[in-house]
Formats: sequence, C-alpha cells, structure tokens
Amino acid sequence: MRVEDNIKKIAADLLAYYDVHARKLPWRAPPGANAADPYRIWLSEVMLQQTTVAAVGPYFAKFTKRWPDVAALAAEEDAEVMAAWAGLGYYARARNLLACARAVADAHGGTFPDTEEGLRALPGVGAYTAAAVAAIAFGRRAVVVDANVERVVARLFAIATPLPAARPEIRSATDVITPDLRAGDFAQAMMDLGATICTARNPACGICPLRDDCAAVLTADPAAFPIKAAKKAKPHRLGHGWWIERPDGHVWLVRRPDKGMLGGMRALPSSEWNDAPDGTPPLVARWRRVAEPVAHVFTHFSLALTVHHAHVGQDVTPPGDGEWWPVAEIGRAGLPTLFARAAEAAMKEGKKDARL
DNA sequence: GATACGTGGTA
DNA sequence: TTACCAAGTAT
Repeated sequence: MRVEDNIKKIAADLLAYYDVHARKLPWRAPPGANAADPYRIWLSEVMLQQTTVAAVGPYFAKFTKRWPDVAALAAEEDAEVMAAWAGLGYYARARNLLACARAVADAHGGTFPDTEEGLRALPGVGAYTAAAVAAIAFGRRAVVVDANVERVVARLFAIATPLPAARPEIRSATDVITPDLRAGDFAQAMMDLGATICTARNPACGICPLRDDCAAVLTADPAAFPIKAAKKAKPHRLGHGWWIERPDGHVWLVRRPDKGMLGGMRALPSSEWNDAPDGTPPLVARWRRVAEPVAHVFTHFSLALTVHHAHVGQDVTPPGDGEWWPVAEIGRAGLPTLFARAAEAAMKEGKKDARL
C-alpha cells in the first residue's frame, strides 16, 4: 500500500469507529440534528480545558440552562458567573469566558467568528480551542491537538522525542492524518479514542480500531508513549484563613484580586501562602484556632491552611473591601473548594464553641 | 521553553 | 498515601 493510502486508512478507520461508538455527550448534536451550536461548542471546549468530561457535565447543564446563548451570558454580572464556576477550577477561564462572550456580543454582533484565526483572537481561546471550534462548530478543516491527540499520535508513529520538544513533530503528523472532510468528527473521534481506549495507563490495544495502523503496539511497551520528562516535586506552603462571624449570623467574605491563585473568587480573608506566613489576624478579637489545618493540593504546590474563627460585635467592620454573607447561605457564595472546606471546618468549630 | 493556574478521580 | 492524569491558555 502506498504511504498516502496508509494515511487515508487511519482517518477512515477512525471515522468508521466513531460512527458506531461516538460517546453521547450533552454538547454533541444528536445524529440528524441541526448543525452544532457554536455557543455550546465553545462553552464546552472552555470547560473541558484540563478538566474531565464527568466534572464538566453538571456545570455545562447549569450554564446552558441559565444562559442559553452568548448574549445572555454577556449580559450577566461578573460575580454571578464566577460563583457559578466555583468548584470547576482554573478560574481565569471564567474571567476569560465572560470577556469572550462580551467581545462576541459587542464586537462581533452576537456571532462567533467562523475561522480559526478569528476565534484565536478571543480571550481564553488558544490554539487548541480555536481549532476545535472551527472544526466542530463550523466544519472547517483544522488540526486539533490536545493531550489525547498527542498521546494517540505519539503512539501511532512511535514518536520517541520527549514532550514538550515533540510538539511540532506531533502537530505535523496530526496535520498529515487529518482528513479534508469531517475534520470535526475526526478530532472528536481521536479524543474519544484517547479517553476510552488509547488511555494514558493500561491502553486497550486489543480492541483498538487503529491497532493495525499503530507503530507503538509493536513495541514492548506501547503505553510508554508519549515520552515525558519527570515532574518536579511540589513545594509545601502554609497559610492562615479567618472566619469572622457577626451575631446576626453573617460571615465576612472578600473578593480575591483578579491576578493570582483563585483570582476573582469570593474567599475568606487569608494571609499570604508561603514558608512562614504572617498569622496576624485582620482585627482584634477572641480568636479560636481550628485544631486541624485544611490540607489542599494545587497544581504546583500543596497548602496547609490554618483556620481561625471569632465572633465580633454587630457594629464591627473588618478592614478592606468585603461583604457580610449569611452563614446559612454559604453554599451560594461560590467559594472555591479550598475556602468551602475552610468554611466547613470553621462552622464545625463554631458549633463546638457554642456548646461551651 | 518554563511557569502559573484547580479539582477530583484512579491506581 | 503519593503520584499521575484530564478536550490548555496566558505570560
């Protein structure tokens, strides 16, 4: 068989697999339905950045019900969208999501750009997302490369160069096997394959539709591809958080700065997070320290947050910007997971305190 | 190219 | 329990 035929066989095999085994996902138009809605495709792609399908499901349902189109999302207040995103992580995505929705609503007349280049210029839309939306929502031929595609392609061609140096080589190989027609289905098929068969650990090579096309399956350890450099150890950091409660059952919450960890999110007042954080509370009160610090692991460091709580007078106002939030409604504040857990620990301690 | 940026699931 | 991993982007 000629090389070009071999190349075409990969796309043909994969699309045949996809026609039968495509996962049913909420953002995928059912077979025979109208063309995909760019808003829903874009929203799903942003949510899925570094995030599992399982985690995205409930958020996608919540967002599309509450904001059915880009105009509705663009018109929403920042705090509402940030709170709705709470728990999903990578909060810069939520800030960029709003900025993007408003750019589409204002600068593009409510319609998403239909080219990779146009999409790429939007906030929070990088090379991957621009290619994915162009291909899936607009039927363009685009070379879509995410972590799944990197893995599948590195194995298909047994690419021995370690990541990230292998990226240009992998992109080039993906370009070669991407078909002119159905590039969107091809991309989704590659991702389905990577998520269910060509998995990072214990790939199911025995049932893989590309087994006959794969170079890695002929090696001793197909799962060894792509080759990756070892990761650095995470540093451990310490921090303090303060739960300030008023007699009428309200707690003091702040909004974190847009830049940095948990940027733009509601939070408890807290210290810097480092080797020796300043544990001076934001105000003078009778502080009680919660016995067990909240242990939390972020992408590049782990944190032990010591939580303190105090009851203050009804007329007290802590320093800085913030708001009194009803403790009974704390679940609606949209606290990122670290602070949701800190709040939980503080409230538990508070009950203990009340019994004394 | 390297680093910052969340969270929950899996082995 | 530690370590890795998941539909990346911005700087």
